[in-house]
Amino acid sequence: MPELPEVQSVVDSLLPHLPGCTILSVSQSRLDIASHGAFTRSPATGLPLAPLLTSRTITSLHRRAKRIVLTLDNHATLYFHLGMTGHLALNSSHPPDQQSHPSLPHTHLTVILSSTPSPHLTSNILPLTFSDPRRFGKVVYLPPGHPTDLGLGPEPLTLPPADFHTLLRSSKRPLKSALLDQSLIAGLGNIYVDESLHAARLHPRKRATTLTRAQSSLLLSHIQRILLASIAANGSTLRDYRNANNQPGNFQSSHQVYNRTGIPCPTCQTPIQKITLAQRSTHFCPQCQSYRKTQNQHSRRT
DNA sequence: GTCCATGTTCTTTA
DNA sequence: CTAAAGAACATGGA
Repeated sequence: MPELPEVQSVVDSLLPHLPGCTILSVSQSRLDIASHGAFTRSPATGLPLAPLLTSRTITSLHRRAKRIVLTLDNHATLYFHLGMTGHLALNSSHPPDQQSHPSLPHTHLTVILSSTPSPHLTSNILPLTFSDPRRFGKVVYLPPGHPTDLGLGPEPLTLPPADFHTLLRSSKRPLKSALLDQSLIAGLGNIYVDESLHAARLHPRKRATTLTRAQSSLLLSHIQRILLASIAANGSTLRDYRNANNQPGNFQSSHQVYNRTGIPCPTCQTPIQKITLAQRSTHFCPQCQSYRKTQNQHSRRT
């Protein structure tokens, strides 16, 4: 579901509503969707969020990589990571008196918000729900002062070209693997890596370290152009993705290679090819995205 | 039943 | 030692 543009679209759809809201109540049907301090899953203990969130006010909201970050009035932060099928939904039309509302399947968390600090002025009550069928998503509570950015690489939209080139030079891995590595550069996923490599006419197996300064600069400019265009189109909806108002994205119609196996490349009409790389399906045009120079073919598997 | 899926972490292998 | 590859997580749709 969520790469950088989709997560940004969720944040954009939440921004008019959340800041300034007070959390009236929290109902959590699974403890193990939430954890304290880290995204690691090994503890698997789970965390009850209600005591930490109730009566707090949301002061601000932003995106970091593929995470949605809520800041609370006590300077604690709440991270939402959507995984593959996670969905944050605002339901402003939800009747506040309907306590018998059957929770949809896979709704693991409902946060009841009030747009006014006092719960007695019952004017604007809105529920924020987190649902996630596959449960790859996570909610992480970070207490005030807790370090937030552990292990995440820089944001692609604000990364200077020279820094991007340095990052790529440090990795002998295929471009596809390197660009998916969130500790190297944070926010890209399978769709936008495939689309960006096609736009830059680079083979996904080409080693990151072999890019010239001109090639890496071109690649970064395509990454940024595609991310911005997708944000403007509210992201890509392949199947499940919806923003917090349940609206799908529109950028999937602009995809050139992703999920288009066998369809002619828009540039050269060669059928798009699909291979598996870094355990992910990888779509590319064998004509436009050839190795060309600096081909180190001897490093092919035994 | 099989295969596949917008993601990430942990374990095993090289 | 590092880095790559594989497995695992959980559910649903084609």
